[in-house]
Amino acid sequence: MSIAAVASPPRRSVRSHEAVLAAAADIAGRRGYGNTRIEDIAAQAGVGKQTIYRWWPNRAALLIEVYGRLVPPDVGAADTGSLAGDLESLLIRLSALYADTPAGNILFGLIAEAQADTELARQLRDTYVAPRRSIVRSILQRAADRGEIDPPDNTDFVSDLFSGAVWFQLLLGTRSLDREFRRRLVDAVLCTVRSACRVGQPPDRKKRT
Amino acid sequence: MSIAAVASPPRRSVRSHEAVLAAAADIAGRRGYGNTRIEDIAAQAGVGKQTIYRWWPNRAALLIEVYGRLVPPDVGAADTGSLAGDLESLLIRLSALYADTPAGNILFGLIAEAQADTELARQLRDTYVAPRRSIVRSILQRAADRGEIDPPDNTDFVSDLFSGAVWFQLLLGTRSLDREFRRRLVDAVLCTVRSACRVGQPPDRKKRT
Amino acid sequence: MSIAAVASPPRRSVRSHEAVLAAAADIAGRRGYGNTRIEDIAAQAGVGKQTIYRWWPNRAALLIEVYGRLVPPDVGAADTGSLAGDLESLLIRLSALYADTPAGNILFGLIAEAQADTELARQLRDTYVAPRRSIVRSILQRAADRGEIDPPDNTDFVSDLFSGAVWFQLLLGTRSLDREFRRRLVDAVLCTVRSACRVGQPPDRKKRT
Amino acid sequence: MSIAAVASPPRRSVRSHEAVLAAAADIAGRRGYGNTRIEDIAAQAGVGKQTIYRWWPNRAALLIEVYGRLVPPDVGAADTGSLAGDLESLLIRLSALYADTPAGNILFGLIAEAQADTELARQLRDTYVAPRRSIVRSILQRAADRGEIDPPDNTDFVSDLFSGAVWFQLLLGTRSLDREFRRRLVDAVLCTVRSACRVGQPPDRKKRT
DNA sequence: TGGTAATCGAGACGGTACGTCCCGTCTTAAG
DNA sequence: CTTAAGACGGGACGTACCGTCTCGATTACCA
Repeated sequence: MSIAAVASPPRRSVRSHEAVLAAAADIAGRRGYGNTRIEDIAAQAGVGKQTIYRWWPNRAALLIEVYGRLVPPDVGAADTGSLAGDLESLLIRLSALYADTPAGNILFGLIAEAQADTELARQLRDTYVAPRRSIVRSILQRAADRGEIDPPDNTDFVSDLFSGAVWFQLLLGTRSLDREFRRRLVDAVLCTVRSACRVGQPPDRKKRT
Repeated sequence: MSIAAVASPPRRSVRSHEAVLAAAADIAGRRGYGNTRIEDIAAQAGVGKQTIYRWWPNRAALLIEVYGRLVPPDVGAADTGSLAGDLESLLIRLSALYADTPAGNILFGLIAEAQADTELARQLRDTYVAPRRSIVRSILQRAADRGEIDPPDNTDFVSDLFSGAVWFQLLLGTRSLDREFRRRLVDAVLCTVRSACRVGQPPDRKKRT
Repeated sequence: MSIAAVASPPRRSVRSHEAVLAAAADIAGRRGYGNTRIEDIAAQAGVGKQTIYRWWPNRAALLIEVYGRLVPPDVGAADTGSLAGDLESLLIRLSALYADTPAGNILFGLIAEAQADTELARQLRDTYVAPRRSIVRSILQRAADRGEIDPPDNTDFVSDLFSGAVWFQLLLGTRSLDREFRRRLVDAVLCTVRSACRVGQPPDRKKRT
Repeated sequence: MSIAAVASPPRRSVRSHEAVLAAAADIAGRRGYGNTRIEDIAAQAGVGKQTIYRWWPNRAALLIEVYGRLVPPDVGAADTGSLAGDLESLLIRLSALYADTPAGNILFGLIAEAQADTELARQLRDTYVAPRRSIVRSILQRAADRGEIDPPDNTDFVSDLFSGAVWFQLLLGTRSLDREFRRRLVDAVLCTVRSACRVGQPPDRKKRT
């Protein structure tokens, strides 16, 4: 990347790197994360297995990189002028991402694997949850700036509520985020945000735990 | 030989059946779904591998049965007298289920596997989603009967919103459904239910799809 | 067998016994000794596996009985009037036995198994070697009685030489005892018998061991 | 990539190859052909099972190679100056081979297996029968060159007669080729060779088939 | 411009688990 | 009490991948 990086000794083959990522994305998309074999990726990429193990410590690391490449940097960038519009826009883009690319399959395989691998879980939080929360936070911030809502104090929860609903739909529902679903989810998020603003911390509940 | 020489039904060994389920639950709990080996289950249960394969076609089928046994039939039975109380009660019971038993690990491994196995996905919807929705539906029904809310038309969505949030928290959050989280989720569900009742189908949106 | 045996308590089912032997002979004939499975015999005989294990300790014991039934009691009975004729007649009958029945396959599987099972080896000597030697002995005795030869002192060796040659031909040769082979073997036996008679113990060899 | 990118030949590990053969010989010697398990060979050789299956299609192929290594190239090489001496020498060497090494056990297991496997039978003829016949042929040839006998026309039959007798003795006899047996077998071969020379094709027999 | 050291493809290696086959024993219901 | 049926615990099979390890051959920096 930087100027000095040109001289770096680990002279990684660009073509192999790209071929591995492409093969991994293709196979994970066609067969699912669980049926994605390093041997098959290597064969399809025309690459030695060692070349994969040299640059990625395991399947999860490789597929995290694949996942990262599949998510466009601007998933949540659209400013439609209203909170509902921004959320709808985000939903539509996510819908496309999960419907048209292996991103969904990969992400879910990774999450499953992370259940028995805390390091991977941490990486996933960094790679997936944090960016998603920051997207939602900035959407809510824009809405607050517009005066649509008061600045909420539970943006992370709202983001997770949103993400959880999307997952559930993709994993066990119809696998598409249809118009009906989007309307309902946007409504739920809106009223949750407003409710939090309106009531604040209810004075009659003791906050422990 | 004789007329009544009807094929006797397969006579399954109760002790083996139970031993396999117990061993599977234990191993899945300790090592996670992905590291649960049929061979280990058989060895720990003191059973031949064939005995497992005779009664369950694959690991997923076995673990679905294990999961079913772990979920108490009354997860959502409590009638606390208020909608918020019922939801809170359900959350606490789920929290215990996922914290104290392998149910969470197993469920999530199954979901991951279901991404590449549509038959398993169908089974999971029957085993998990449908019962959960029916619990939430009856909670909302009780609330409507009490006059707390109008009868909602989106109980399935509300159930999925609720379930999705719980998952997200368990899978990528702190792995516990703490008081703060529970309060926020109950609030979100409450306002979502009321919002649906209040606004109904917004007249300015065309309802297609 | 005897009259009193009718009342014996182990009421063995004649039909099962026969069916098992028939099925074993059939399967051993079609697939070879090594591919003869107890399970298949039981299934083909319409018999429970336990019924086989109740009456025969193992596959070898069962197939020894099968072998015994396949060998007609008169393989070597013919008296053609000459030593060469008797030997030729025996060869022709053996040829038929091994060509038309599974006897050869079974015998050879048994011998192979006997290499690691001394008890089976002993049984085989009783079942196979001893009868064969006695046949050859009586053929040679008849020849001596006729005055064709002097009474030989090496009938067992001659029998084994004869049997060994037949085996070798069947196992690794063309699997048929053709006219050419028969002529050569009869000649070899004749001259071996006469040579032993003629020279007796050669005076210039010390007989030790 | 380049023109000369010829497929590199499979690079077989010498140490694994040798270790497998050694382990197979040891186990077959101790337990017999029938009780020789691929898994045990692999374990004892410190080798993965796949490494065995990569280079040998089945147990028989592996043990044929083992057998080949056990037979010294000079079993029949000795020129003692007389036909009887050469045969005696061959018998003594064979006796040692079968008494001191697993060669006998292995050979016989292979022969048994070959009864239901024609390809293996063919291999065995190439590996065992043909070399043995050529040894006997050269012994007889030397005797003819010395003028001891006329050049025989039935060397293959003589070889098989000889081999068959040895087998029979080893398989169902006392398992040792003692002095008495050797004397008798050498006598039988001598008179068979001379008889063939002396009588030629007996004129009174029609030679068909 | 040629030397050389890391990377490359290929794939053999020691392993682990798979799902299947068959062993010999045990259990059940029918006769 | 025997039988047919077949489930049982067990052990070996031959296969699929794992992640590591050799091999030459290739490549791109540096002398």
